[in-house]
Amino acid sequence: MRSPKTKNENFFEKVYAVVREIPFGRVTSYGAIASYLGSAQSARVVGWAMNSAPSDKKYVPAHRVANRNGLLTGKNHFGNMNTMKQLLENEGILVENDRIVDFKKYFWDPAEDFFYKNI
DNA sequence: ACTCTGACGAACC
DNA sequence: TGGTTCGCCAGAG
Repeated sequence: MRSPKTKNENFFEKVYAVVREIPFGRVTSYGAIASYLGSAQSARVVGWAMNSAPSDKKYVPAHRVANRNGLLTGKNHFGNMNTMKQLLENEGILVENDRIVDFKKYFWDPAEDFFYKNI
């Protein structure tokens, strides 16, 4: 029995699940998550899912998700403007001018994790 | 019930 | 090179 609604709930749920798997001290992008979930064009929806993340039962480390340029586009959605930056620096990630330094270096791809799990 | 708008990103002028 | 448009889903007015 799958109502049209069930499908959508799963998408949000999947997003949260992926975000929660981001290792400490690593970051990823909205697009990467969307792509991993099979909807490469739904990066925007991932961001929207993050907006509803706090209402999820479990904690979602939304601060580990930035846009594809490593820009902290969602920082305004944290209590304080410095909260997101603070959380990242707390994990050893440098943030300069609202941008993650060496974004590539800290970038974590969900697919990559899948790869290692299956070796 | 319909329209608008987002924490994105890629394709198109 | 840079602004605009579209796709995706859900929530708000």
